[in-house]
Amino acid sequence: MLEDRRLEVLRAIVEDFVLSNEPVGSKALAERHNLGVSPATVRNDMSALEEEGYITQPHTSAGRIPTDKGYRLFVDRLSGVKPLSRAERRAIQSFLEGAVDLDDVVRRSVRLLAQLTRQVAVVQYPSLSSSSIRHIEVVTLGPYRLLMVLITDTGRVEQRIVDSLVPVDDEVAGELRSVLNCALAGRRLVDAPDIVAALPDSTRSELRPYLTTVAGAVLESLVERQEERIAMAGTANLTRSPVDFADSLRSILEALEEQVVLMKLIGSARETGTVTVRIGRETDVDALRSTAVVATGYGRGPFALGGMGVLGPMRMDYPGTMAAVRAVAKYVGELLGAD
Amino acid sequence: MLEDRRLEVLRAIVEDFVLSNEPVGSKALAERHNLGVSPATVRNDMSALEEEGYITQPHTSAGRIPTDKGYRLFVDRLSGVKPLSRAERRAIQSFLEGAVDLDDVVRRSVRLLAQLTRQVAVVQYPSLSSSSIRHIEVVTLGPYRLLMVLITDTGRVEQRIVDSLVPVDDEVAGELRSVLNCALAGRRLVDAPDIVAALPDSTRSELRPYLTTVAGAVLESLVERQEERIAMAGTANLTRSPVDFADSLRSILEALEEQVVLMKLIGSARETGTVTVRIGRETDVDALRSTAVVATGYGRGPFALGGMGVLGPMRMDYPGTMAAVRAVAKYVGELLGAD
DNA sequence: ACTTGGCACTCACTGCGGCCGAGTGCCAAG
DNA sequence: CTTGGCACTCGGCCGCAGTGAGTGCCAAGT
Repeated sequence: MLEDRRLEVLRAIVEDFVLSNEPVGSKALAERHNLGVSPATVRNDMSALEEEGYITQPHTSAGRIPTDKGYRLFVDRLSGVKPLSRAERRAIQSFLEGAVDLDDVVRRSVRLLAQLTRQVAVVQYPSLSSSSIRHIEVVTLGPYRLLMVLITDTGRVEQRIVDSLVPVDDEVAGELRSVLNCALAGRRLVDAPDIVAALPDSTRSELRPYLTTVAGAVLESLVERQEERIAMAGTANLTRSPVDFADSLRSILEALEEQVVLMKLIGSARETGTVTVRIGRETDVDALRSTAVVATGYGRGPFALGGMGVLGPMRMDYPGTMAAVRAVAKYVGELLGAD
Repeated sequence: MLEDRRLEVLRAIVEDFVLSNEPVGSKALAERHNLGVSPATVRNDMSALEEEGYITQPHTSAGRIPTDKGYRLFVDRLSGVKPLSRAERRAIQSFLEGAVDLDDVVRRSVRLLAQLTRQVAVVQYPSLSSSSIRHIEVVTLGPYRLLMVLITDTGRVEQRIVDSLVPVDDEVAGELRSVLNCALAGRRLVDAPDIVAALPDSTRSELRPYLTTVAGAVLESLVERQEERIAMAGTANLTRSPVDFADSLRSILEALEEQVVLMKLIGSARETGTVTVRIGRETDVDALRSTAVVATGYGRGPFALGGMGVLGPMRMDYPGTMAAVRAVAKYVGELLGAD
């Protein structure tokens, strides 16, 4: 009961602060949210909340603002996931339906997410490792050059040019193609290198060098490159919240240009269905200590095809943002899963 | 003689302002640059320059800053192209040499350019229309689905999935492949649709529907999509110059997320060898009225493969920036031309 | 005809002092 | 445990004067 009201006070503080971006005081709180108690009581609660580290005051005799820990509690225990409006759902659907290919799907999703949340959106391309091989193409480009093209069941196409030490003619290329397709079509990409490695014994020995060196190396490198690509949109939204400019903003932008950092943020939260929130220092990136990341995985089944999410100031509308991320991820997952 | 000194004064103003970002006054000018005249004389010249619209004062009784027109004159008549240091040249070369494929070349170039100029860099992927076809691959994905893969001589690979109304088997696909390759290998991509359109008469009639509808449409759409892709880096550099933040910065970032705008800025300056500078309103983009764009084309011969350039505040080091852009474009052009 | 030193004037910027008011903490009464 | 009262704090907001860089103009010098 007592505990309950304190949480209610915390919720009120977070909600007000998110709206106003100004430290919120006891009087305003008691008035705006009908808590049924007097400002003095609220003050006591705030005092306790501060003691426990959920809120803090920027300077003495000012209102309180939530700490990382405060936001965390809010997200964990106090916020539902605000359902999207019918119009929003329709917008998502119709916006994504127009996509013509994988690239288009990703680009549209990321823009959509940025618009819906008014935040920086990041979408990872479907990872190769969790998808299967639909077809492999081998083409000679020259006597010592091969091009391998790999098509996955998610519609992604990856290609790679390989230089060979031994000359390759069209005939060999054709054989390579059929051998590889027989062995690999329908298999999961992540298993491909092993399958190829196990293959040589059961096939004509003259193909062996190609299979092992060339194909193996290529598949390996494709799997390694798997999650390189990401799309981003909405960086302009960073200027919305008056972060203490210049300093903070630059380092955030710099961090966002680092693929590695992005992958860590978005890629690590790949469970489908669950929306992960990282707040402030939880991101483990110093430049992002004043931001929060809301991310989830998309795709069917337990293994996600990739991650997507948004990054914004800690004072963000968590329920709304989480709902938007979840909804877009769901639609994109269906879109790519069905195809 | 008189005219000469005035120009010299303008140059001095631009140079000082670029360094200090503060309105420059007559006294400081006469001292720092040994013009051999007194501040009073300089004042007279500045007065004249202001009359002619080359400089202006932010408020009465402050120093002068260059106007768009002033920068334009500076670029056109007063600035050489500052040669790069040996170390910089070496850095460019070694940084780009490590690239493994086209994607890598582009990504490295754009980062390099951003670092060298400390500005926002933009690189356009080599356009398909000015490159030639090296190979075309046709693969069946299902009874009514074809995948076409197109490899250009610049190493770019484009693919597209086509749904066919008539069933397609591997045999037809194979024939399509050889017919298309015979007709198109080595030809310029931009001519491809016409060649395909002229083709049917000279070949087996049963292939006609595929050739005309499928292949034609695909090639057409590939050419249309030609210049869609661009890479960008260094947006964090926007925070370096203290533009009147928040307002300006947001609209710049928004403009930079518009492919169309970028294409207009970078793509329109595609003459190789010549570095184009657009200053302020010359960009024709309202959000970029306080920025300047330095761009050029890269590639061998008169037809550029694509454009690249940087965007920064009007008060930028034009000679240095132009040199960097030119140098990177030259190296990238060689890299892609030779291959 | 141009250059130069002198001089009065403008005006953004800075620092200072005082006021204001939202907000706090504490306390005693309910 | 809640509540109203009360003294206290302190950041933000004037208004003010002082400062100095910079200008424009003018009359004298070359």
